[in-house]
Amino acid sequence: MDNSLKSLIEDYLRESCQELKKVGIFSKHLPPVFVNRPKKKERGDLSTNLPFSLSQEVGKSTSRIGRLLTSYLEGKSLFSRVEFVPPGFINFFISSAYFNEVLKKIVTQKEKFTKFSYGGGRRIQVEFVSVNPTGPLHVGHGRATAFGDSLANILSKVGYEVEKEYYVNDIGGQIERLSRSVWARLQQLEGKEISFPEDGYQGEYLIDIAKEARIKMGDELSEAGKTEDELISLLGEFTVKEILRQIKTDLDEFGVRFDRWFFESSLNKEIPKVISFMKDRGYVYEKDGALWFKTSSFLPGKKDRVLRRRTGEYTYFASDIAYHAHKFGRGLDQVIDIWGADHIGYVPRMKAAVQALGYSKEALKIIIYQLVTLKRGEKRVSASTRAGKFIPLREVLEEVGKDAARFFFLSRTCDSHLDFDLELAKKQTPENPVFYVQYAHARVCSILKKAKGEGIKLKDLDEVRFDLLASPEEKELMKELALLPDEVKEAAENLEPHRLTTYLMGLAALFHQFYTRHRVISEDQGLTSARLFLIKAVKIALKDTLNLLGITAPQKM
RNA sequence: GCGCCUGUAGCUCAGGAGGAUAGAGCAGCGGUUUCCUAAACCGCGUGUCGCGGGUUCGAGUCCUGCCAGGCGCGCCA
Repeated sequence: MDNSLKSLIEDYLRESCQELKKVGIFSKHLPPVFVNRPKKKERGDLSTNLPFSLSQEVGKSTSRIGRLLTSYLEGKSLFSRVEFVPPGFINFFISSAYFNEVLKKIVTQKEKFTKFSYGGGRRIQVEFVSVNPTGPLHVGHGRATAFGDSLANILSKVGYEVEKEYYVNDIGGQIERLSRSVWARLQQLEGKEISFPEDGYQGEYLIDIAKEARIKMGDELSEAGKTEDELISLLGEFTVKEILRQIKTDLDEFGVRFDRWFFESSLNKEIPKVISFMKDRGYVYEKDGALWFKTSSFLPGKKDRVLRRRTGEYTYFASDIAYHAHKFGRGLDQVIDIWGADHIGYVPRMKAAVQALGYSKEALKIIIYQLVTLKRGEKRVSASTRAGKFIPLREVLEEVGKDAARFFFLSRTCDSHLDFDLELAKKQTPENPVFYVQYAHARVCSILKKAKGEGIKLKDLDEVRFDLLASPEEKELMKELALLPDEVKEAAENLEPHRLTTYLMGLAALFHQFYTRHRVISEDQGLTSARLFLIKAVKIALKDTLNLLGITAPQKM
């Protein structure tokens, strides 16, 4: 619905810049026009520093430009007041009429209030989690999971056609190690002496899987005529399937559902094709019996990378290139990969590969999230899947719940390290910010329920006296609501879901403040009606935003 | 050694296309409930925005050097 208040004002500002031409002030390049929220209320609902940037561009006085712009804007009914403030700010005070319109829009458009068309239906893929099927999801993966899922929701909200994908590395060295590890566990269960593979996965979950395997595939495993290697390979397949099943269960509990699970093994035939394509373009050569990708064509001074080993096996990099070729081959306009910080060194070569495939390096966006440090009080917990010393995501979900976990993961930028203190997460439960926000929603529901119980009928929108909502608390609430579409849009543009958790805290705080100072249901029918619509709008905004983050909005708590 | 990320209140962190007096949550202290949920509200305080230079009318934000922490630098995945 494109209900961006900031864009509306920015458009007015651009128009006004055209007006400036009439008095001989113009520039070829209009500087970027931005409207922001001032820190202080006295400075208006929104403000711009355009006079600064414009005066630099055209070489005229800041205050002259500011005053002229202000005079053009003053006539707009959107504003109750526009003021130029030296040295170069213009402050906008939004008219109550606009805020009243916003309430009507929210109540009628509901979750479509924050919908935008600017994605234009372009196809965008978010690939995330993609954890190797060698062990269960641990708490560190929770961050990527919450992030990717919310990002997908947000992008879809602003008009992209979004697809969520999980890439499964179901072949290769780590799967062999996994298979041998389960095999060893199985032998141990049989009471046989066998040395555990040195590079094996020691996690105890493999013992459970070995037990499962013994029950479910007993016959297959005891069949004569099969070599040990064949048996190990069969066992490996079973194990991967089982671990994937567990991962899916965990994701399900975390509220995440993927549109597609893409298996590395399905790329078998694609890899040679893709490599030969790149070879035709001059980016692949042979040396020392191996096949190399000319990373250096795109990254001067960097090492070239092996695609096919001397042994004839393809590297992980090769299948990753084939995978990305496959992605773009499906007609995606934009691909977003979400990787952990331990893959940082891999980014440049992947982007180089995308270019070698003939796509712009902008077509692939790689978001790196910093790793999660696990703590139990003072003690650091290592999060290595191989050693098996990880805290499963499932355990955290059981302790703090899906909503709190998601909120916690999403309240920080992915650029910053995340300290996840399990003790704190447990202890914090009642004071966790997520409850603050959810409580606001539950409170609204409770009032609406009471109103319904008292037989208060909601008036038609056109009859509601929104002008009665004149207290500071009500105005602040309306302003916050009016800016929600901009928040969603900015979260999408910057790929930063965490902006919405910040917004939610603010909106909930304003509601709680309003609640303690004003009664919604009162003798005054006109006021009651107006306030009921106000809180209804608050409810819609809270719920819609929580949904984007994958957090539930409870009716009561 | 090189690359990327981080360093903001006691703690965990927002604020990064430069802007007007730097914020929130938690923790601490004190107060608020005949009334729609006190999981709430109100009040009280602290910051050399890691350190040093630079660009600018203006820097937490941009550039640069340094310090500290994290991650990564394989014919592993």
